[in-house]
Amino acid sequence: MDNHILPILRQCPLFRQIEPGDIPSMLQCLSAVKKGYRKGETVFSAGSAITHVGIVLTGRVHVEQNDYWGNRTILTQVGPAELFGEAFSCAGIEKLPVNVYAAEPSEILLIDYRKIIRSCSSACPFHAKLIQNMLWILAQKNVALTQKMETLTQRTTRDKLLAYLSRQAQAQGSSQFEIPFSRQELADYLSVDRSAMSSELSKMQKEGLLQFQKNRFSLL
Amino acid sequence: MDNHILPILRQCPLFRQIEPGDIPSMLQCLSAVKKGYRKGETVFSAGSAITHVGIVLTGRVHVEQNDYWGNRTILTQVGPAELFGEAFSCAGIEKLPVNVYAAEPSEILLIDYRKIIRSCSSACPFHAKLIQNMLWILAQKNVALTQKMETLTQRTTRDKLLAYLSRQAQAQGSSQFEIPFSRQELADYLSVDRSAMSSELSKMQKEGLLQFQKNRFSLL
DNA sequence: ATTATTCTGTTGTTTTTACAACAAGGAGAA
DNA sequence: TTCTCCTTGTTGTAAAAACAACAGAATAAT
Repeated sequence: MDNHILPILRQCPLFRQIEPGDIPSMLQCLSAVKKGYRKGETVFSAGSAITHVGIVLTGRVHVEQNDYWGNRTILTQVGPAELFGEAFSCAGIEKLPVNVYAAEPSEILLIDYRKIIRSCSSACPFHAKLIQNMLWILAQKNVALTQKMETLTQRTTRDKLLAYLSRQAQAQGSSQFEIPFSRQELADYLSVDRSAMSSELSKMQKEGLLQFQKNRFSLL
Repeated sequence: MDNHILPILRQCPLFRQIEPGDIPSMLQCLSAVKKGYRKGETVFSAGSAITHVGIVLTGRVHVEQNDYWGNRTILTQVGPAELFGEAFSCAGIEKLPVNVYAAEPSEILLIDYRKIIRSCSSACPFHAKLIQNMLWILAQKNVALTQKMETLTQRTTRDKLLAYLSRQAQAQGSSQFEIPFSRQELADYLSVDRSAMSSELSKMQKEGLLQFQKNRFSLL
């Protein structure tokens, strides 16, 4: 396993409060495998069995849902040192209900989920910590989903935008910030029409509510 | 602790794969407390510190979110043997971002969250199982939130209704089923206008898509 | 039984969105 | 550079939702 991934894994919540020096041997124990993906390439596809958890090393992936009628929604974006797929594996879902694909060229670390929650042997002291960390990660995701719901429950496109943008400002600690989505992606994330959203953004800029150039926004 | 609650707790996912006979002593160990609530009474209120997890014994509670502008949204309904509040306690959220109130007269079992995840002593063999169960519960909630998102991302009221109703039918294993919401509650759950929703339901009935009387629906 | 209150359905008006079609700008490839 | 493709903004139209106001039904209270 390359050494350049260790600094990333130290940031990963799965390895929280674990000695960085212990990580390499844990990766062995977990049979972790690194894989590279091109932009747009599928990491997990809907309908398939889910046995692995992914950790983004570089790049970013999107978790998307496609409903009956082919409407696509971006559920979450996952960036470096973050996990994806853990909820579905842990809940024992047999068929994955979502697609995961690389939003840009990405390196992903894949870990068999069962190796995380089942002790490899009673002598391995790491698993207790791993499970505790997994508990925290799942709870955090839960809270994040609840927060996303706050934007989705807004009735108008404008209110959805404001809810999303003000959360981004809060999360990045500044009224100036960059968003990790293109316009189409943002529309898919907020479940609104792209052109209507674009026009609403222009209106809001004219009204002096905010400013933007490309992906850089500032709230006023 | 009354005996009539034991059959309920046996169904509770927190005590999954735990000998029913062991539950009473575990409740002692967890310092579980039973409380009664009248209809509409607050169980947890937004802004307060969250230290306890709730288990519904009888009745049902609603978890609701109130945004800046006073719009109310019902995030989830929690029925007998189900937990609530576990994500926020586990994620270490200091101030609760939601309200929890009894939707009807309810009995709730309150458990200090820290007693669940921290071993009372290394001799207590139950905690490992409790933590495993908590992992599963959090993952399940995650999946449930993802599913709810599928209804919220529908653009039209009709599609939201169809997404919700067909999931209910699926969950209850029959095209005839009862929903646990009044019209106003359902509208708050789906984030739509009540009167528009009511009128849409009537239209759908006229078109032969479904039938309903009070809370009993059947999809056709 | 009677009254009051809540719940549900209905209708009309205004606002907002989705949809479609198009033009300008930018990025990347040949 | 030139060409192509992709992204973004713009505008007009049709569809849908939000809102408001009201009437009848169901429920609870006296």
